[in-house]
Amino acid sequence: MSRSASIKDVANHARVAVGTVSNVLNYPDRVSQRTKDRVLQAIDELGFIRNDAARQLRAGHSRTIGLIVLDVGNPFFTSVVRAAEDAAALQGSAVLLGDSGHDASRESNYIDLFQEQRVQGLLISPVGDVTERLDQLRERGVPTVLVDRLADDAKYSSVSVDDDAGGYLAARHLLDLGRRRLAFVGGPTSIRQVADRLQGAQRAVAEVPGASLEVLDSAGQTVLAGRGVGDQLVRRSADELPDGVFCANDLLALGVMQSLAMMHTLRIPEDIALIGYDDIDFAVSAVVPLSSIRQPTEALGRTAIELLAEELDAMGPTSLRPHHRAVIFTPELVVRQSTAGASAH
Amino acid sequence: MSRSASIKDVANHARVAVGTVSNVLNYPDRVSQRTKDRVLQAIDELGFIRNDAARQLRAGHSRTIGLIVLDVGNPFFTSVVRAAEDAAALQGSAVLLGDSGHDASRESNYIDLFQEQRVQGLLISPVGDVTERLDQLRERGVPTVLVDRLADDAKYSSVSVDDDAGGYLAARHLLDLGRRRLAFVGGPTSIRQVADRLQGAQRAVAEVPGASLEVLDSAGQTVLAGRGVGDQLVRRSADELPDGVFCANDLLALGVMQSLAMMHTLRIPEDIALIGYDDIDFAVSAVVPLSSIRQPTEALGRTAIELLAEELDAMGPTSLRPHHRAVIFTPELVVRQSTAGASAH
DNA sequence: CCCAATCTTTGAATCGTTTCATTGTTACGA
DNA sequence: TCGTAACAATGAAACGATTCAAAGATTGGG
Repeated sequence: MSRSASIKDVANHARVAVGTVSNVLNYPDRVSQRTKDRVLQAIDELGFIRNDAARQLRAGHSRTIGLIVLDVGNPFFTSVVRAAEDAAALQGSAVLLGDSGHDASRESNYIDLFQEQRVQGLLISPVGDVTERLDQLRERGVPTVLVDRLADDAKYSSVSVDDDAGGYLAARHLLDLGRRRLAFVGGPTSIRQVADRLQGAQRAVAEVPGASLEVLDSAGQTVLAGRGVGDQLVRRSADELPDGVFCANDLLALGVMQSLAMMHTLRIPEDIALIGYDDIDFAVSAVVPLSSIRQPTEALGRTAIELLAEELDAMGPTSLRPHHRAVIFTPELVVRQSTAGASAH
Repeated sequence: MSRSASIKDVANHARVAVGTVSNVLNYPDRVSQRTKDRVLQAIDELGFIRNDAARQLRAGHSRTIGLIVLDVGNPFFTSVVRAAEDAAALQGSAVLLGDSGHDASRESNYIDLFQEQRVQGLLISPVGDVTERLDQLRERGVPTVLVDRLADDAKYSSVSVDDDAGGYLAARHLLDLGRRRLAFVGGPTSIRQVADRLQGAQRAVAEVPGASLEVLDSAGQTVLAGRGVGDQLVRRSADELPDGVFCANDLLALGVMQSLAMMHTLRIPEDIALIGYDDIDFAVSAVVPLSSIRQPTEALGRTAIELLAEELDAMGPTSLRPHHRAVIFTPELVVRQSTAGASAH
């Protein structure tokens, strides 16, 4: 258990000054080939590894970016995280990942931690009201980019997905198939995502004369909640049935599908075309592969890093020039068997 | 964008020495109440936040623990991560999370990063052959605990789950229900987990006279692969059918279930009792809620942190005393409807 | 009122790196 | 051969927290 070698040890070993070793590491062009070789060999022989703490201390900031997500278990965020990590790696930064688990105090702890670590910047899907903390961070030169959340005002950059457009896309798809009696299945509309998706669907329906949209409230956003709604549907008489169902997420859609499949009185997609939202892994391997709306998670993660980089650039010389952008992505329709084939009836 | 306040600023503002501020932060008992109040007020007024880089530099090590998992999207690891984070927080450490995504080069990058960050220790589910790196780390006083992987030799501590016991548990459960013609569905037995689970199942079957175990090879570990196996089963004649099926993971089991449900010629659990492995979220919300084997992920994460703490303690005074433990957890049977009720036939 | 013991506070030294003003070296044209 | 660019290498200072020996303040017993 030998003390780790320092730059000074390397310098001694290679018979050069510490500054030279530092130059080899940071500005190789400033050093002659001969010296460089000698230093690199010494580094190798001693197994020298930069002490990031010291480097950071001197530099005043780290090469890390903090990222706080609501739930790493959620495939949406998993994908965002991975894209952000890759994008950050390209520009030479590393991502410190924090999982708030929808818990405001965990979130706050991570902000504390990242602040102590002097991260370059912060990407966050906020749980609680963190605007005060974020203002404080910005004041200290640590910019923030909101992820999957439109900035309330123009105070921050943000990346998000247009849920209204997604809802429109889903409903429009059902309408294009010739379906006219649509139903929307979704949890409490107090959840913004749900409300926006519904609104988009309503917009699409309003464009088509003779089309209607019924709203079926589900008790939550789970497979079981979906099955509850599906059980209600199968009890209806034929003339009360929708011919196209749009669920606010894939879990609900899978639940609805289970109900219908179990009763096997109604066929998907012939009697009822079904579409979900999120395009989770299970969508493709459902009994009837589920059509869905896919969110561009990779683009979200990548862009978040880019916006952060922009903010960092903008902060350099002229202080505090507000230079924020809100990038809104449009989701994508994925057609599978649950809405496939010919038009209705 | 004011430069962040340092401990010296706080000292000036509170009219005390820097050492006193440090004491307030680290050894509050050594400081009189009056001074403490004054310092705390100054900290508050200036919005002082510790610079972790400086602290680390002086201390020679950080308060962070590196954790590298194979796939953060996998619920197994998600749960381990969360437990580890919580356990670490209790002892005042933070976890830096890295996702290797089964990629040896990503894994290596994370080891580099963590080494530069001078993490206290490392928890890792290795992809590639990292023993050399880990040896090097240990030599520098950074202990490692292997996660979900039994240490090859006694060189490292490790936490893992006994897959053989899990397989035994599953098969034993089917046998206890009175089933005698069992089938095991699993991907290539080159995967250690699959092989171990099969071996455990065979052990259980061997204990019961008249019981048999057929091995059905699946093309992978997915829902679709499971459906492939299920489709084969439903084509069999009644006297060739197993009455109990144990799948090497829940995805396979869900696929088998889909097949049987779609054909609705065979009932679960009456005709075939079905059990999976992992107890993923979807198990409970399957058409027929799926029995499964649950791995004690929280205990894994918590224990990994504990073992790391033990190693750190052991390294203090007497150098290099090898003090490694391999903790093996036993998984747990979760009975749901897919194996519920009376015994067979 | 003095002394010793105890409790507080002080501030210089330290950790390992980067920075940068200086000094040292080399090469080349005059 | 000299002067001067251009290039290399040097090493002290700085970053911000912690440590610890030493100085200073307070207390209580005699």
